[in-house]
Amino acid sequence: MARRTKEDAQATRAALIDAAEHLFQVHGVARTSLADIAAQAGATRGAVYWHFKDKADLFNAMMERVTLPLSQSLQAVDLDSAGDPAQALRTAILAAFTRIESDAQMTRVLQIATHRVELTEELAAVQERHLRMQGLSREKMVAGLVRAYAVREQLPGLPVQTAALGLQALLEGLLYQWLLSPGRFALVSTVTSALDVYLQGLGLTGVTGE
Amino acid sequence: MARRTKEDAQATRAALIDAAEHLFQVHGVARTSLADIAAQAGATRGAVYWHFKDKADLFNAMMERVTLPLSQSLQAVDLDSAGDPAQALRTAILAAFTRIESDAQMTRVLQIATHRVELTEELAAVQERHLRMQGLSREKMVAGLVRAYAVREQLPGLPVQTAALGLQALLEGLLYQWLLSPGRFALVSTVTSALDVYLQGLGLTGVTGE
DNA sequence: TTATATATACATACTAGAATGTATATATAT
DNA sequence: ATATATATACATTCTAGTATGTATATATAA
Repeated sequence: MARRTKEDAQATRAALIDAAEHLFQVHGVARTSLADIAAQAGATRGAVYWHFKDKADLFNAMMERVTLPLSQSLQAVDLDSAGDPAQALRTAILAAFTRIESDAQMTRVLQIATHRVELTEELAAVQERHLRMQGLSREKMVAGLVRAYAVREQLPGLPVQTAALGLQALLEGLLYQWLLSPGRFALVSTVTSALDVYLQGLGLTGVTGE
Repeated sequence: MARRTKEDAQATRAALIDAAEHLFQVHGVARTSLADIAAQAGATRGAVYWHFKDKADLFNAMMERVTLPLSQSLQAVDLDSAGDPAQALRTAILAAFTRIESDAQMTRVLQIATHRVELTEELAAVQERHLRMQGLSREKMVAGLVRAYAVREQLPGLPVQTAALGLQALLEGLLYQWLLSPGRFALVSTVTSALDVYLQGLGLTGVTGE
């Protein structure tokens, strides 16, 4: 073959990432060779090396194709609008998990990121990005909790930083467990229950006076 | 060199596992070669292949050298003894995390198991063992929660299965986060706070009438 | 409008290195 | 003397990386 149109090239690139996703999910990142990926995509290693520097670069591209739902959903929350900030957080969180549970590609990529890849030096960039996103999420949670207590004219029973860390851990923990074998339990409904328990424990139950 | 005494051989075996632990932690399991491990242990690949079938076998041996603290601690709980079952669970959980935070080898192995290995076919045994241990833990949690509600003559606000799953996720999530960069926060104190929030949310606060 | 030049999007072939597994040599407890 | 606990040597298999070939899209000049 030879030179194709720009759309063709983008299709090839997408096919390569698709192939990588499927193979990474089954065999893990380390045990998947670039030849495997090319073959699965109906191409050769030439195409891989044209579009990507190496496997780490391909992995990064795969990760960047999906926007991490929880971070994204939380960033979109407007805490200044009317209503209960705790409810706003709750809604955003459930939206993110609904997305995760229903989007097969999202599930695949998250599964790879949590259970099918080894965090080593050359993937440091991925890990840093992940930590950065998590940091942003936690900040948003902290801000939401602070306002939620303010709205209730109530004092938190523990540092909000700690409360937010616990909340984040609860969510990531449920996701982690679910990704071990999706289908073992229903994600969104379980997250709903656990989240409500946790919010209840924080004293952030629904604002009654509204 | 050649045949050494049985103690010497066991020392070699231990040194190989020690070396593997350190190298796995830094470079990940896939990128650590058996030659690396042998060299780090001051031996050669001959010793590795004498003691272990292959890298997966060595990995298994490494995992089996540590007993997973949470499962172990929970199994030891006697729910039939007097006192609050919820407090018994709480105490066992905190004991396990105290162990994890203070034992460097434990931290290392758990970090490898969560962030430095890809769950693929040849490590299926490890994964199954992990799932089995988790299942036992969850059963114990369920039993504890059931009794805790019974003691209080109180009905759970949600299925205890779900409550236990959330509890487990909270704990695993905190561990997961902490292992990403131990030292970022204090493990035991954070677990204590988050656990108390969750138990509070379940309505399982301290039994007042005792 | 068409001929030509060049960049693009791959495929193919080659090389070197690493890692595994295995066979064998060797030294020494027992 | 023999089984055991290694070291060493070797064959094989992957895999990455790179160099090169090539057909065609696209731009440009005449």
